Order: sequence, then C-alpha cells, then structure tokens
Amino acid sequence: MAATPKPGAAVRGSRTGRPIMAALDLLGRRWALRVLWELRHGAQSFRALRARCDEVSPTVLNQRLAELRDSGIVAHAPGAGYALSAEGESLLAALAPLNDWAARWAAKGARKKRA
Amino acid sequence: MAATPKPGAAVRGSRTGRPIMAALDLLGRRWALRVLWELRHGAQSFRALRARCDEVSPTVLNQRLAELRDSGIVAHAPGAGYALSAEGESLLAALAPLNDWAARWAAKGARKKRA
DNA sequence: GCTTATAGCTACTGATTCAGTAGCACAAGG
DNA sequence: CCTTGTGCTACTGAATCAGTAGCTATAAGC
Repeated sequence: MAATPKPGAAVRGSRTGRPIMAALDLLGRRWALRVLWELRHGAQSFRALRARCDEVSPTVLNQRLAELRDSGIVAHAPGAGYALSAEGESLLAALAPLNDWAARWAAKGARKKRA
Repeated sequence: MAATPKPGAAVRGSRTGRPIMAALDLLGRRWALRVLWELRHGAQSFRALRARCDEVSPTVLNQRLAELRDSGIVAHAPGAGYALSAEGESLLAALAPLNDWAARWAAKGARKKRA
C-alpha cells in the first residue's frame, strides 16, 4: 500500500514535493473527496458514512479515513464517529471555487453536448 | 478503459452526477493535474510535455490528454503541440485556492512533523 | 451467562487502472 | 537513403480498487 502523501515528499505523479501535488495525490484517491464531502453533514459513524457513500467497500473507506486522519483532515472521536477537523473545514472551503468551475464546465458541456 | 467523466453522468466514486464529482474523477486520475500544471508554461509537444512530467509513460499521458481534450480543457494544434483552452485556464485559476490550502497544510505538517 | 445489536475493522478474491519498455508510421532535413 | 523528431500503440507486470464475508469488542436485554 502506498504511503499517505505528505507535502515535501515525493508522491505518486510527482517528485517535486510541491504541496499541491501531495494534496492532489491524497484527494485524488478514490472516494477521498466524497468522504470529505459527506462529512460536511457532521460527525457520523463508520457505518453511517459508508451508507452515505453508496456502500463503498470498507477496505477502501478505512484506508481513506486512515490517510485523512494521518493528514490531520479528519478526526475520530471514540463514540462520536468521524468528523472534519478545522483543517478539513478549510479544505472544503478551498474546494468551493473548483465546485464553481465544475458547474460552469457542466453548463458548457451541456450546450456543446460532447460525443 | 473507463469513460471520460462527464458532469451529469455517474462517475467513479459517485452516481449523483454532481459536476464536482465528475471534475474530481477527471482531475483525480493519475497525472491529470500535473499535465494541466505543466501546460501553464505554454503549448508544447507530446514529448516535451512527457519530459516535464518525469517521463511519464506515453500510455497514460496519451490517455489523460485524450480525456482532457474530450473535456474541452486542452487543445491540440497540429504542429504547435498541446495547450490549455480558455476553459483550461479558468480551471487552473480555480485550483489556486486549493494550492493555497495545500501550502498552509504543508506549513502545519512541518510544524507537527507527523509520524 | 447468553443472545442480540452496533461499531470498527481485517482477510481474501477478482477487476480495473497504472507503469514501463519497445517500437511503429509519418514528415522534414541533409 | 539515413537521421531526427513527433504522435502514438502494443504488450507485460505491478499497484490500486471493488466486493463479500466475517472477526473482535462493547453494551443492552433477559
């Protein structure tokens, strides 16, 4: 299993250590952003989170949660389940412009009707 | 091979069709963002681009370029090589806040020195 | 104590995706 | 013809993901 991407170190897809590369490696892994997204609803248990994520396989969910915890983006309070840390909240905020871009992109794509 | 993620359709990691999910599927694929990033230097040939990307395997580079072209983010002018479209430029701009977040994240990680 | 239920997680198998190397077809220059 | 450069494909093996089953632990009910 690949190491949790860490700014300053080489990651999958780049050896420059640029923080953005580490972030993209971390967030680009399957379900990573989705988990983040679903956690905006507040703290929830492993199983509840899994249910929100289309019953993703626990293998992957556990892996993503471990990475996100390791990166200080998600916290696990025993009994209360998983929740975003302050860092996680600011990450969600930083993703907003990408969300906006995606919306504009979707609108254009609908007009062009690619393929 | 998986289809190019398209807003409005189910993608890897989500079936909601939310544009952000399609964008993340597209950009989360290995080397996708890196290619975008390296294209900010201006138009360049397939091989030049490949050299900038740590000699990524042409299989993957070609696949990512096809997806990005298919999504209207990258354009290929015969003779001039590959370049960002207007859409691609705005995507780069939308990624700036994530870049900032990553920088702050890296700074915190350095302080905490995880692991 | 025994059953039932929930939570968190691990094991195992098979599919998808990525990585790495080689090499093709085409065109320009000499 | 021979070399150089470009865009790309084929093929093989490795990493990652997906899907199902089930284990351990804690707590409630009886």
